[in-house]
Parts: sequence; structure tokens; C-alpha cells
Amino acid sequence: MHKEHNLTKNQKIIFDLIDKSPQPLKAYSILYNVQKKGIKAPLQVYRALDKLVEIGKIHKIESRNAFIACHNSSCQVAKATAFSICEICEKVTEISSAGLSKYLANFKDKDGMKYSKYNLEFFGLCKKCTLK
Amino acid sequence: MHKEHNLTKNQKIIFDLIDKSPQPLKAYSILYNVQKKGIKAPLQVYRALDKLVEIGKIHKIESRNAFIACHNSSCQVAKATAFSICEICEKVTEISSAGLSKYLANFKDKDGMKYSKYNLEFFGLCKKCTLK
DNA sequence: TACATAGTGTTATATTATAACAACTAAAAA
DNA sequence: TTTTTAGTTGTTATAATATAACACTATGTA
Ligand SMILES: [Zn+2]
Ligand SMILES: [Zn+2]
Ligand SMILES: [Zn+2]
Ligand SMILES: [Zn+2]
Repeated sequence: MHKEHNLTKNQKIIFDLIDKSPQPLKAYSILYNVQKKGIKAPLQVYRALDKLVEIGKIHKIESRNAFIACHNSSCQVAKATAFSICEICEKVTEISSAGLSKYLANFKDKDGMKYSKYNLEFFGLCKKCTLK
Repeated sequence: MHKEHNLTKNQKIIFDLIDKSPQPLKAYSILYNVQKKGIKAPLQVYRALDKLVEIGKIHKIESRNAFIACHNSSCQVAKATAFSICEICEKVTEISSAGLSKYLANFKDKDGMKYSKYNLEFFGLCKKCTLK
């Protein structure tokens, strides 16, 4: 589970928005949505996003430049993340598989080197889009 | 091994540059480097990059917005990629591990869903930076 | 209080990427 | 050969994503 961080006003506004969203949100779409709450500039959004990523409350979907709230209690504060991404409807789901995270955390390359962090993005069709 | 594609002039110029580079190159750094060869606009670069990615001659490192030549004969044309990234010197290496690719290609999520494609980025310190 | 640390508000700017359109080229079909 | 087609090119303009720099403010701690 996540350590309780006392979010600041801006961080809270932005986290709440992302947390309520069924799909990942992009920085400028977040900006447009919080302007009525007094957050006027890109930097205010990016600073909150940076912090939220750092403490593991949200993750960045790198291939989409978008942000999603973490709903995976086993994910080690932004250090080991895996997502499935639907190439049609762009639905993104955080994968929480003990087997997968164990396999990747223990993976060693040819030189026997281990890694402190990873991000994995799977692409395919979600259930709904497969049936269409 | 890679299917032989007949690269066009621009594609060849840009592929050669990336292929010779020891580290991933960013689009605008590519642009500056090929302007003397007559490639003047970002779009010319991005179009060549898109094509090269599509046919699997290069890969995009999503977390860095940079491009690297594929040196992994077993990598299935941009469909299944894995990289290690040094967080200090930014050295990037394509990982070619039969075990890893088999594990990921066969990975099924909770719903039993399989994925057609994935991209995995490991982060840590490279050998050289570990010793420092 | 004094100090340190982190967050804020703001303007300006840098970086990454695509839209739209006319022209050209190579290769396949007639 | 001519015609057609798909793909690529060159160009200008613009969109989308992200950071630099600086003055200021809140909050916790000694
Ligand atoms: Zn998570
Ligand atoms: Zn879908
Ligand atoms: Zn490859
Ligand atoms: Zn290194």
C-alpha cells in the first residue's frame, strides 16, 4: 500500500482529477480541466505530476505521454510498472502479476547485471475491442 | 535477420547516422546532423524515422524520445523490444534474451489475454558507471 | 525567532511532433 | 509504351509536450 503523503493543494487537485479518470490523461488536458480551480500554467501541472510520479501515486505511460493513477498496491513506488494498452480504444490497465514482477525484478542480462527499475508496456486489443 | 528493405535516399542517410551512433539519437539532433546532406525540415526526419521504426531497422526509446538502430537479429520487427538504460551515462543497450522474450510473448494477464506487442525498458547503472 | 526545505505563480522559451498541400519518383498494370 | 498507383519528397506553418529562470510563500524544525 502507499505511504501517506500529504499532498499540497495543487497536487491534490491534479491527483483527484487523474484518479477519477477512467483513462490516462495528458498534461495539457489536465491543465484545461483545472484552470477553473486556479491552476493556470503548464509548469504548475508538470510540477505536480513530477511529484506524484516520484511518490508513486501516478504513473506515466511513456508511449502515450499520459498519466494514470496507481491502483496497484504491490507496485513499488514507480520502480516497477507494467501496463496493457489497447491499440484501438486506448484503454490502459496497470498489470499486477506477482509472477511477472518477480520474473522482471530478478532478470539478469548477459553480463549478470540486475536492474533497479523497469517499465513494461504491452499492446494489443482489450476484451471489448476484440469482440467487435 | 532483417528482411531487406530498399531504403530511400532520406531513409538511408538517417539510418546510417543512427546506425553509426553509439548512443540513441534524438530527432532534432539527427536533423542538425543531416542538414548538410539536404534534409532541411523536421518532417523529413520524422517521416524517415517512422518508416525505419515500422520496418524494424530502428527502435524508439520511449522514455527518452530517442532512436537506436536494431542490432538484435531475433527481435520481431519492432513488435517485441527490451532495453537497458543507464541512468547516469544514458547508455542504451538492446537486450536479446531468448528466455525473456519467450516469457513476455507468452504472458497472459488475469483475463487470459495475450498481447501482440510489447516494449520493456530496464533502468539501472551500466558496468562502467557502477565502478565509479 | 531564524533557518532550511519545498511548493507556488509567472513569463518566456525550448523541445518534440504533426497538418496540409503540391510536386516528384518508381514500379506495376494495361 | 503509356497509364495508373502508391509511396516519398519538399515546404511552410502550427500543434503538442516540456523546461528555465526568478521572485515569492508556506511549512516544519531548531
Ligand atoms: Zn502502480
Ligand atoms: Zn479497446
Ligand atoms: Zn531490435
Ligand atoms: Zn553508465
